[in-house]
Amino acid sequence: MKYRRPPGTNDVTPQQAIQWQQMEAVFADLCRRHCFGELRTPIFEDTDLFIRSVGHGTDIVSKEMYTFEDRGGRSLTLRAEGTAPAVRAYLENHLAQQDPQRLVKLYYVAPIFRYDRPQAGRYRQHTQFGLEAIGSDCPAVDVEIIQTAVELYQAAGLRDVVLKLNSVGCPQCAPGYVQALRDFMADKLDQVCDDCRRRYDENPLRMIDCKNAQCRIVVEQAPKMTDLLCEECEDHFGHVRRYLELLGISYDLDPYIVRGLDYYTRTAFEFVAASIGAQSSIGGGGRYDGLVKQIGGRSTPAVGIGIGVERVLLVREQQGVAQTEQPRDGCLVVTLGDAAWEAGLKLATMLRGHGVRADVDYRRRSMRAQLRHADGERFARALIIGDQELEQGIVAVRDMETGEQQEVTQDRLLQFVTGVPGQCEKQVD
RNA sequence: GUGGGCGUAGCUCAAUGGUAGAGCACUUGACUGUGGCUCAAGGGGUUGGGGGUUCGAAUCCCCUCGCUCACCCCA
Repeated sequence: MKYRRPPGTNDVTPQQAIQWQQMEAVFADLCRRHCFGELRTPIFEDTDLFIRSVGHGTDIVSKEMYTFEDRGGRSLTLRAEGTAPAVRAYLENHLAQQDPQRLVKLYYVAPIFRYDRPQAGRYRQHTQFGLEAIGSDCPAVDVEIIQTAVELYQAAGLRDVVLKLNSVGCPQCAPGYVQALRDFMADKLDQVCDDCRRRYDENPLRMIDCKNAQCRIVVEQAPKMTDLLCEECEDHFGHVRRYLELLGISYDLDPYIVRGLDYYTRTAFEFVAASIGAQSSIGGGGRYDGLVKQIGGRSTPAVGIGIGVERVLLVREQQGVAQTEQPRDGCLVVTLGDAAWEAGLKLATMLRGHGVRADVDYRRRSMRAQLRHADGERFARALIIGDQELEQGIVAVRDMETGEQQEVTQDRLLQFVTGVPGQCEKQVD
C-alpha cells in the first residue's frame, strides 16, 4: 500500500459513520434541550492563543502541538484544545452582548490535534464534543455541564461510567496548597520516582496523580487540596456536591484529579470508563474562572467539558452495546433486458426526485444477483421490471422483508412506495 | 522521547526449512424471471519491503518500513 493515513488518525467508513451520525444527533438534541447553541470555529488558531491559555509548562504546549507558519509568517496551530478557541470566539463575536453577567452556553463538535504517541484510545486527531458555559459562577452551572455529559453517556448506552470530582481551588487558596505540598514532600524526595523529583520543582501538583505505586503511598499521606480550600471555594464545592445529589448524579471524590491544563480553577472532574485500555478517561473538564480575562476579556467565570467521541465509541463497542439494526429503506430497481434497463433508469430518477432512497444495479447482473444485492443493502423493496411488466405498464413490487410481491401500475407506483395518498406520477410530472 | 508484541487473501487466522491453506466475505451456478437456508465451483497472495544463509525460506540471520500495546500525558 503506497499511501497510508498518518499515524494516530482514523478513517470513518460508511458503516462506522452510522454510529457517528447517531452520536452527533443525540448530542445535538441534548444540547438543544439544555439550551446550548452551536459554535463552529476554525480548525487552526493563532499559536499564542493556546500557549497563553493552556500554559507554557503543560505537555500540550511543550511537545504536542501541530504548529506551522503560513505564507504570511504567522505562527498557527491546529486546534489543540477546545476551550481556548471557544472563549476567543465568545469575545471576538461579542456573544455576551455588553452584559458580562449574561450566561452564554455553547457547544461544539470539533477535531482536536495533539502530537502524542498513538495507542489504544489515543489519537493524534480525535474528536471532542465540547460544552462551555461562560458568564456564571453558579455551582448549578457546573452541575448542568456534568449532567449533560451523564445524559450523553446514558443515551450512548454506556455502563459503569464513574464521575471523579475534585476542587483545585482558586488563585487565593491554590498557592497555599502548593506550598503545603512542597513542605510535606521536602523530606520525602528520596522515596519518590525521578519524575516526581523533577515535578517537585516544576509542577508540584502533578506529583499527586503520579501512577507510580511507591509515589502513591507517599502521596496518600500528603495534604489534600479539598482540606485547604478558601471559604469561597469551599462553599462553591459544597454546592456542586449538593446539586449533584439533588439531581441524582453519583460521584466519587478523588483528590488526585489534577487537570493537565493550567487554566482550571475550583471544580475539576473526569469521567472514567474502565475496559478500553490505559486511556480510560472519556470526558473531562472543570471551571476556568480566570481564562476569559487572561485572553483579554473582562473577568468572567466559566465552566466546560470535553468529551472524547472516539473513546465513547470504543467503550460502546467494547461493552457490546446493541447496534440498532439498520432499518430497511427505499427501493432497488431490478431490471431484465435492455428496454427494461432504460425504463429502470428513469424510474430510479423519478423516485430519487421524490425523496425515495433508490438505486439500480449497474452491473446488469442476473435477477438473482440483483435481489441478493437488494437484501444485502437493506432495501425495503425491489421494483422488478422485465419485458412482461414493460408491456403491461406495471412494476412487480417485492417486499424484501416478507417476500410478498404484487403488481402495481406505473401511475400508482409512487403512491404505493411512499405511502402518500393522492400523489401520483402524472401529477408531479 | 523510552520499552514490549506483531506483520500471510477484503476480514479473522493456520502452515517450525520441502508445491502457501481454512473459515467468513465476494462472484457464478444448482433455481435459463425471484434474496435470506443448503450444496458446488470460482476469483483473489510479490507471505510489509530489501539483502543474506541454503539445493530449497512465510519459516533462520541482518537491515528497513509499518502497525499495535504500555510508560508519560490526555479525551
